[in-house]
Amino acid sequence: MLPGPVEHAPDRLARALAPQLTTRLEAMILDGTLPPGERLHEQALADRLGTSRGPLREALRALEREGLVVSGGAHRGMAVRRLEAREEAELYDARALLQGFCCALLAERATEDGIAALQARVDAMDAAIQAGDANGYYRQNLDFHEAMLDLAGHARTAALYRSLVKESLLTRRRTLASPGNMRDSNAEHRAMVEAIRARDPETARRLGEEHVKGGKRRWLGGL
Amino acid sequence: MLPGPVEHAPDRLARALAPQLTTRLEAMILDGTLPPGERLHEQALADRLGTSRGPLREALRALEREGLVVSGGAHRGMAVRRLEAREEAELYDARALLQGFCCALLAERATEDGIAALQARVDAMDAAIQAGDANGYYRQNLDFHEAMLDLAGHARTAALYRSLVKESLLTRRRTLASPGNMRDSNAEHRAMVEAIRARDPETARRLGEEHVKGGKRRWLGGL
DNA sequence: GGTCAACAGATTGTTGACAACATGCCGACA
DNA sequence: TGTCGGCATGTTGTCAACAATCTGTTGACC
Repeated sequence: MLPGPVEHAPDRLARALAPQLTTRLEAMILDGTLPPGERLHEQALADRLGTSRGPLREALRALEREGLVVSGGAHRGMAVRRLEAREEAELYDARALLQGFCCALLAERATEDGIAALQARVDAMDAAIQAGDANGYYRQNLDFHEAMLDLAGHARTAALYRSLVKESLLTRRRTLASPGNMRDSNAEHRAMVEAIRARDPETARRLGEEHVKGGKRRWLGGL
Repeated sequence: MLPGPVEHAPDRLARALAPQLTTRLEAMILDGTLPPGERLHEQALADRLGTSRGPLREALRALEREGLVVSGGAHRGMAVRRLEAREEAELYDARALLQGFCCALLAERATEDGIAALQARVDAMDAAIQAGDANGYYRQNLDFHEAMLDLAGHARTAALYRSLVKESLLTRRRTLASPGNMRDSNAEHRAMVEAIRARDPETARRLGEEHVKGGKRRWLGGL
């Protein structure tokens, strides 16, 4: 102890403000605090987040590259991106492709333990459906897909997939929230894991692609 | 005419400094002016580019999200990213996936005129090979792939593909420069266009994937 | 009544200065 | 002689003020 620099939390990550702001703004956009089309006023946002315009601008520009905000050009301000139907459809296409690839990789590389963990998550989702716990299902669904990305061991694919999901959450309609949709979706999960356990890459790929395309159909149905 | 606001070039794009800097830095990184591992000193770079640190920092952070530079953490500076072999291999995998998808789309959607244009580019590349014009081949190869992306009409796939190519250019070995490699590569191009003209999406997809995987093999061979 | 031009206000773009932190060096001590 | 603690330097992080530009409004003129 003694004097010392007041060791107020070691803060090993000690990130600068801009990256923190990027994360916070991302969360505000994805949870609807900043809805699509919302104008992003630099001074107002800086005040709101307790910082100045410098770091805030850096964060905004990072989000621009990420596809969450768009700039209208010089002196014309930024706004939360509003996805058009075509763009959203394309996101599903790209995600389907990556999901298929991920499943094929898993069929080739996944450890038995990893497959068992995936299976457990599918069972847990079934339980959530039975209990009518739509929120729990939603979270576990994200976890399930996250676990697949981890197990596949392909960092680039995982990063691409995550960024696509982030973008698609810009207009997050909870199309999965209906019990029927949840049941369909989890049946697809089960089939995917089945193919992975059978070490059948081609079937796993097809089912992975179909799963996301199924999501696209459910989205189109609820449009 | 008359007075008017001096219409000194409409400058319709009138971009701000930061986006311009992003482009310029990107070019400097990709053409080797700023080699991988190079430390990016903010003040020095700002002076060199004739601006101040503010816009430069915004540009650097954008490039960070793009995967061209890495930050060592707060107060530790940025540097041009150095790709590890594994990362480079993963880039090939992801590109293969997208190229295959793109070819499948083309087999389904491409206009006859578009296909003819692709064919013309393949012929032009053959001519460049015959002439021993490696530089010309290199440029036309980029153009050929760019034309495929345009014709496929899938903006998201195109954007992903371009960003992957950009990253892979971080360590650009001209593996294609050998006449044998160029010949192999262009034979693959020809087969791809053939499958597209035949309106055979599955074959086109397979050949597209194989083409990039062929590039990966050629890269591994010259490692 | 409609259109165009000038103006006022507000917002973004840019800059330079100040503060906080990491790195490397030097000297003291075991 | 090797290692540790403190210090000096340089670099990044942050901020507030200034300049340039866009937008909406008002008024005049056709």
